[in-house]
Amino acid sequence: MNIGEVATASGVSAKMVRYYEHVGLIAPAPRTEAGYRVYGQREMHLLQFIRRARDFGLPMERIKQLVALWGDDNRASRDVKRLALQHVAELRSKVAELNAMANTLKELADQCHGDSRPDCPILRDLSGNEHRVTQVPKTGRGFRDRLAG
Amino acid sequence: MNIGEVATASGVSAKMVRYYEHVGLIAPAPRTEAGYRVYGQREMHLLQFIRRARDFGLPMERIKQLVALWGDDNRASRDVKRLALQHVAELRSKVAELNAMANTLKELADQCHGDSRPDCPILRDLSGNEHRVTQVPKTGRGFRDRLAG
DNA sequence: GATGGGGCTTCCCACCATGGGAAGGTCAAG
DNA sequence: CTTGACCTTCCCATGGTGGGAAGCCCCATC
Repeated sequence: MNIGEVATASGVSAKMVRYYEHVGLIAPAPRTEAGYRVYGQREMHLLQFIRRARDFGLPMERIKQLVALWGDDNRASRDVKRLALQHVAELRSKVAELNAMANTLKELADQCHGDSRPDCPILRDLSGNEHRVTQVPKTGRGFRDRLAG
Repeated sequence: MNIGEVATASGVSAKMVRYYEHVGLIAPAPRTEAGYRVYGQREMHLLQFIRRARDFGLPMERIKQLVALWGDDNRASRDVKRLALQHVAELRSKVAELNAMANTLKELADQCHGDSRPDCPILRDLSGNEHRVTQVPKTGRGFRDRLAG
């Protein structure tokens, strides 16, 4: 398979296939005389595997570890399970955090008239009222950064 | 206040204060003869406001709108409420999505022996078994992108 | 008055995963 | 042989943030 074929078959763009090779996530593909990358079924499956792991929201670092286990016939399922459960725990904690944000914001919105008057408790709260309804993380960085890890 | 002072007082780094000015989120600060930026209480509060909105996970685009409303004495609370509820809805849908991922991964992990044997349903599933336990989005991009979008 | 240190300025670089696009080589179908 | 689709490498942009360099400025201390 050419890179375009393996891209279509695996659902990973050709750009990303080259990128994954570049950063060492997948082994350098053998080349034809003209320099074209050549892939087989195994590489196609590996790329599908990576794409699914991405869909699960797994960070690249963890995917690297899983890829290593994937290619290792002597792996222990313990290691795989550990990585998976670690990610489950992180997802759960992010869920809790986002829920807290949503709840706080919802409560504030409920207290807002929502009419043509300018007075609004949402802006008052954002402007520095310390009587928070729900705990919001105090770190300087937004949750997206922590999600992106 | 100098930029360093307003940074400390607001909890936004000096770098980010310049960045916010650069991208038009805050108005260009007046300068001393030597070119130093000068800030007052109002700017400090605005920066606190922005930082809090970031802590809430609000995307920059929405923060821009809120900042405009914040500085507008004639604003309608309706507009603020609409933006807040919009963000609540998005947070809730992200929560649901992350929960689905966590559930699927958890179920797979539960089916994994977790011992020294190599066989593991997690890797089998990631490798292309289509009998998904829980719906996972089929888009090619991971959830982080959608979250950040 | 000179000197030193810390703060300010601008500008460039890096991150990460991804896409866009240009310039140039290759392959296959007509 | 031509044409068009595909491949190659290389550079650039994103967005929010930090790091750092080069150079200017201000204040305090000697």
